[in-house]
Amino acid sequence: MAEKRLYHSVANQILELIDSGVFPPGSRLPGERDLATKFGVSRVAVREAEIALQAQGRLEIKVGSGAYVLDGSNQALKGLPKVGPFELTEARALFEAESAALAAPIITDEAIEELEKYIDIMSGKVKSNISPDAADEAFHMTIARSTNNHAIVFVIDSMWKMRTEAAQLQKVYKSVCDKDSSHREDEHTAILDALKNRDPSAARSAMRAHFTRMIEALLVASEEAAYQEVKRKVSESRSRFTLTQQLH
Amino acid sequence: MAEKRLYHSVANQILELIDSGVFPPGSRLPGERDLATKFGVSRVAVREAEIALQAQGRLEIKVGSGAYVLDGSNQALKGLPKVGPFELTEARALFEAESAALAAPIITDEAIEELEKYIDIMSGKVKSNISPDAADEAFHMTIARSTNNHAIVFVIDSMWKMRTEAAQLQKVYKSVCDKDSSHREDEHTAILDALKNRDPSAARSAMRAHFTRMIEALLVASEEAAYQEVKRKVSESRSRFTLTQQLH
DNA sequence: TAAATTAATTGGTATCACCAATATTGTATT
DNA sequence: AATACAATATTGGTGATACCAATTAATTTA
Repeated sequence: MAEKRLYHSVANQILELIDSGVFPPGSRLPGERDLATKFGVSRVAVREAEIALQAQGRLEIKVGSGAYVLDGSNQALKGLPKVGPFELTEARALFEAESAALAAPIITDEAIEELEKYIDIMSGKVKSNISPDAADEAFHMTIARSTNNHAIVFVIDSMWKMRTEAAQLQKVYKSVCDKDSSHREDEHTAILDALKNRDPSAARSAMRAHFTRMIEALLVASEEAAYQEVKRKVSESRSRFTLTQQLH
Repeated sequence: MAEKRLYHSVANQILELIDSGVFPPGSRLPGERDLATKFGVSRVAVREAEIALQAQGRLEIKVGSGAYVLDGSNQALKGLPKVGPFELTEARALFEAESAALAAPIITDEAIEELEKYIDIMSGKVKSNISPDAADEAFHMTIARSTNNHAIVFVIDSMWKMRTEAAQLQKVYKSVCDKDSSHREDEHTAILDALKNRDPSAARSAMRAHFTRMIEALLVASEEAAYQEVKRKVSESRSRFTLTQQLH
């Protein structure tokens, strides 16, 4: 723990406190002066440490208020934009369809076997330490890799990471992801069949259909969510009305 | 240039000096005290700026020696994979074609005007502070933005950054990028026409044709490069053979 | 009760002083 | 003259203090 520069050591001590849960994400760190005395260093060292941590995206420093711990869960996804479920699914529909079409003529038998395995895992026919969701990702990534094109792999991998982030934030997306397993199996099987036949346009169509159905599910879910929201607001205002009446 | 915190401003000033070539990669920055008086700030501000730049990987600070400029050429592209010219162009062909098709029905008249402007700049008909290469990028990015899909914008932007990196590393790619302006104008005009007509499939075809021609140019260029390489090796081994004979 | 004022806290910056690591210079030795 | 060594200057590292500005909490006031 003996770093070259003092602020390195201080920064690591702060990170330890954060990771050990003493300062959970969103919480406020003690003032610079407090930390300085606590660590037995000068205020400058603490400042430099916090500046370094801020540059790493682990802290947010608010003037006159304090230093706040940022949620480190999104560390891996920084650099990726935050996109809504619809545009993301639309983009995936386009790109993954082309990915499948490109992979179809050159996909290997080994990759085909892999895809079958993932379908079985998703359907629950085969139990595995791989979660159905992870199998879903592996299914799509295997197809992407079968294009033998690193740029395509990168793009589709990025999209999946965005999806993970979006699912964390938006309940609508999450609800769709959770219970779309009904159609998912058939659609994946259709994609697989097209790939088995080495038919590019069939693969493209099957993949597009997969995402098109997902977009429709999203639409239904978001309408449902909007309806629930309206209902909530109505009941809220009604109870407020009752309260007002009681006050009189 | 008025940042929230002083060291931000100082860091940006330092970056400007670096990017403008005053402090090329590998060179040593003036001492903290010199920079402080030069920028009219305290030494602390300079220190904090240098620490932030170090955290960003732009500087290396050696105790007792000075702050040295790191090669920032790969800074913006970190996180992006290094892909070959062929696979990159192939991926761009697929994705940008879909981007154009998606944009076609909904592109605005303002965007169309922008595209015309960029074509003029590329052809040299209009002189601008925008380089032809930058205009090329702006042309494609404007189309991407016209999809109203942030995920697509991100993807195509990433591809362009990869292209920049690839062009720096591979002379083959660079040579093609330099002198493909001959067909470029016609192809861009074809894309623009399709967009003007709000014709998705025509836009897709035109964009695909654009990249397909580029791939063919790449093929020719790489064959040429391979031929030159063979010629070089032959002449090298021949001279070595001559040398060996002389030794006997 | 609500708005306005005041006071306390917090980060931001400047300045000075001193230490430690490094680089430069000068000197002495060979 | 060339090299080795020591003195010196320069550079970054750290600490301490004071003061400013933004924010927040407490208090006062209407």
